[in-house]
Amino acid sequence: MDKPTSRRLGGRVTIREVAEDAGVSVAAVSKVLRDAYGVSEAMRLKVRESMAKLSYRPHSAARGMRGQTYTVGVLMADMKNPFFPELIDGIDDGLAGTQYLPLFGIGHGSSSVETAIVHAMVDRQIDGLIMIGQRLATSDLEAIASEVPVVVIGHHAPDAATFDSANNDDERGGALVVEHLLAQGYRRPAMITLGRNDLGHADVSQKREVGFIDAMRRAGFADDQIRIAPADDGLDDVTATVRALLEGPEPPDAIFGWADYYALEVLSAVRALGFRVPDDIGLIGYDNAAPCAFTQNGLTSVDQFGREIGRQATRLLIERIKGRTQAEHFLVQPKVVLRSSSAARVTQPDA
Amino acid sequence: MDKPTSRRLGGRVTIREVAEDAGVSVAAVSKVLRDAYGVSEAMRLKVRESMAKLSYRPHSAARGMRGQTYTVGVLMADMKNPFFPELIDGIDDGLAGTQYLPLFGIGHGSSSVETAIVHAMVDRQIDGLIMIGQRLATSDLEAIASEVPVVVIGHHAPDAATFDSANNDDERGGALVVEHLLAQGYRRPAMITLGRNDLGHADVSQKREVGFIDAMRRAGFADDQIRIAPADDGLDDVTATVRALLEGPEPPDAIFGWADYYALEVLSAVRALGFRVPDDIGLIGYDNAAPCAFTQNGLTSVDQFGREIGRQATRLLIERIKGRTQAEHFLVQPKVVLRSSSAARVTQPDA
DNA sequence: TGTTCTACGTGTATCGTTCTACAATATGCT
DNA sequence: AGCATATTGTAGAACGATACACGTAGAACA
Repeated sequence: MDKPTSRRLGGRVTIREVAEDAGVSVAAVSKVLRDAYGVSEAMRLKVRESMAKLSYRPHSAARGMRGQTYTVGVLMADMKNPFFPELIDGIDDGLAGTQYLPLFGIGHGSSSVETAIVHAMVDRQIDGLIMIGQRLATSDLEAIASEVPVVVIGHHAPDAATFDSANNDDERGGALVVEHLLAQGYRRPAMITLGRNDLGHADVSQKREVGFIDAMRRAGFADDQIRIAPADDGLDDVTATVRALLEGPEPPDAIFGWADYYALEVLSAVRALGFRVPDDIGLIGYDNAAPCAFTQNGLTSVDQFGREIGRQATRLLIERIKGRTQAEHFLVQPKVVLRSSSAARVTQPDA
Repeated sequence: MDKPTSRRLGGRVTIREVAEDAGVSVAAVSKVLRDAYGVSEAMRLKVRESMAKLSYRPHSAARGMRGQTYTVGVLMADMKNPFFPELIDGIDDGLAGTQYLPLFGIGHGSSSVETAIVHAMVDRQIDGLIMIGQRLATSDLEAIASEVPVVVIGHHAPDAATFDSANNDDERGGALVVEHLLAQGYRRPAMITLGRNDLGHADVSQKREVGFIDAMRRAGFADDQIRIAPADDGLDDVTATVRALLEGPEPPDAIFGWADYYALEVLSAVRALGFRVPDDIGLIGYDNAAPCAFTQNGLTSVDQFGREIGRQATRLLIERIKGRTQAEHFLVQPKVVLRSSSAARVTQPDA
């Protein structure tokens, strides 16, 4: 018969051992751990000391059975978008100094995968969920939001009451693109974007389309002069669509790619077809992701201040976790960042 | 007083309710869940039916208290490397058809952040851990490996007994670069890579350096003709180093950037300084990440078959989880993929 | 002195699952 | 028939933390 005091399991230090070492009750240690009410300074110190001495780490799975896990889930639509790291940096900013730690899931642009990941996260008792560019419908989101606090990024739902959102004003951004291109002297802008999907107006790409169309109308273009060409991402599809645009009748003199990762493929296609940027054709993206600044890309883009969006999303989430139930929707105003890809016509007014 | 049979908590269906519905014991349901021994076909069917009917999902946190969570952790060094998505695809391949689900952590290139994330994952009772390009020392790895099955990617430790690894042969890859550049007619290749760090020969960039140096020697270069310039990543540092190389005495006629994400910055710097690629200077990267194929990059690169590496890493991890204790180290042979950035001299033999 | 309040601690049921030990029944072998 | 051995199922104790309901000591006040 062993001493009953030394029965530790699997080498892991438990709250019980800490309590023994500090000479207090298990409940007291738990309180210290959670910064809960009813702990004297002396006790807090004593317990923290024992925890450090034994290098105790709370067992999240066990925590999850009764209380919080101090884990927030972050669902990313995919890994290939160079804009997302900026959002993640913002999320890290927002989490710094808290007990919370982010764990990521990758949706690979499939709503069934996303659903599976969200379920898995909920099953693992995450305390909150940030979804970046997810493909789920608002109704699905509300179902999830009833189980766990949710903040979405890249999905406009200003009327949603059960979850929060953090976004830039994509509709305004779409308009900025038109204003910028016209100011640079371009006369026949076209947009190229993802093929039709069933996301309705929540989807940011569609918001950008709407802004683009409205601004074109305001600038005096007739509806049949406003061109929005669809292409799935990937070099093959984008190249085919770009070729159809540029080698067809009345080719555009500038192209707006709905997002940077996508506009960089457009740039590749344009160059592969033998056109010069910006002399033959202007180009602008959206996000102002890091690679835009590379000399070989020099891509003008609409900055949506991703880091700030990430920060705000995190703030909203933590507020939700702490108990806020009224929805809040954060919106930041985007801004055009000029680079060489759209700088052509500025010196030669009117064609 | 409520019927004691209908006491479900927080809206969640539990194993108890499934058992009740199917008319069997809780233990039996658990067995079905785990595909454990001692369940008749009839019972399996009955239970699965009840689970579907009640749309039961096992509570991972509770599982974690006794058994597995069926979650594997994946620690990525950072988010900005366009090669990693390929590895992730491979990991997804390997996990497809199993019960396991990956959750990701992002280390931001800091070993303290990495340690925190690994701890958090272990505390959450992950069943296994894949580490991609991590910065921890082999000794730290062994400590972690004693708590949980570990497979590393991008870290050579062929003698490690407590964890597995999956890699390409980076030393051979470094040599391939030299052979390729010389075959293309370049005469003064240089390498540019990360600044000194303390990772010793485990680090893949150092393996590539070793291969580069050895191949240069074999080709007849004296040691003082073999140039390896350090630069931290980021356009500023890379540009400064590239300028020093190209505007200094005896400038190289080709540059090997240690990884693609980094070589694309080199390309940006080279162009910003007014040099033409490949005419003035050849360029080659490593990884054969997706953006290499863009026309504006056209970056020759060493393909290390990331998807296969991801697949193998996952296979190794699952084997470990199932009980294998003998270490296994997978190695794939890399291959040069020619693009325009190094195609210059092939038509004009010797300078 | 007695009463009430507040601050600080404790004991212990509980969370949803797994897993060990064992019971009950069926099957195989002499 | 009698006994050993599979096979299939059950009961109930963990697992490690949380949180509720209390207990107690001391201060404040009449």
